[in-house]
Amino acid sequence: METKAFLQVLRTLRRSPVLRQAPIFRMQVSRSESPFTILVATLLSARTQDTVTVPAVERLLAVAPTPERLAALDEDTIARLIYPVGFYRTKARHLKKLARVLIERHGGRVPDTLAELTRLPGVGRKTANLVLGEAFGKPAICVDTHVHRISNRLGIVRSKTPLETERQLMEKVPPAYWSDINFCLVALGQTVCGPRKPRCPVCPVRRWCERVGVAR
DNA sequence: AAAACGGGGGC
DNA sequence: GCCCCAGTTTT
Repeated sequence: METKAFLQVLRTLRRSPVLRQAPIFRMQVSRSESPFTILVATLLSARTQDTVTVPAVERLLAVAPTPERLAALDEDTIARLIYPVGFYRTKARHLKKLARVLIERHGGRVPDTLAELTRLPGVGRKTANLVLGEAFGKPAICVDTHVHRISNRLGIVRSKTPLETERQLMEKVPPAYWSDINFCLVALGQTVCGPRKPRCPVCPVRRWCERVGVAR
């Protein structure tokens, strides 16, 4: 698939009604605009489906909308609030430490560079890239399982590993569209282009897809 | 039982 | 790069 067709895919997905049925859409409205809440929500979403993550994010942010309020909670309280997201105990530990680090080393603000974000507890390459794109509007790509699978199905890349997918996407897609990739492709993956049985007949971008009807 | 989920950390 | 960690939901 050429770059031009892929940009058509992104534009079409942006306008598609199926996007508003996707859990990730509720994820974006459930958290407020602040970089801190975006960081917290993104950290919670790791290895957990958005349908489970959204209520947990709302419970936690209702009590701890700022680093100061989060730092005031003990680990067990945080763990109870975010249950049952995956790795909830590890995440509770990270969140507790994260609040302290933000206050002590960053003046209570979320840093806006990849290097600084990656140094935060519980924040790796993917989480950092999502925060860069969504909280600060910087060009960044996070290749999760949805983005990896669908990029290959559409034919914009041809790669075995997420890292290789990321390289190829950055090479073929202009930076201005990078942040769009995450939202659009994840939403499509959650609604019609799942890993087992893609629902190609109702797919809004099937006219551009190189593997209509073919799983994996 | 196994796959899947918007991975992270240590080495 | 590789290996280990750790929880729930869906298939």
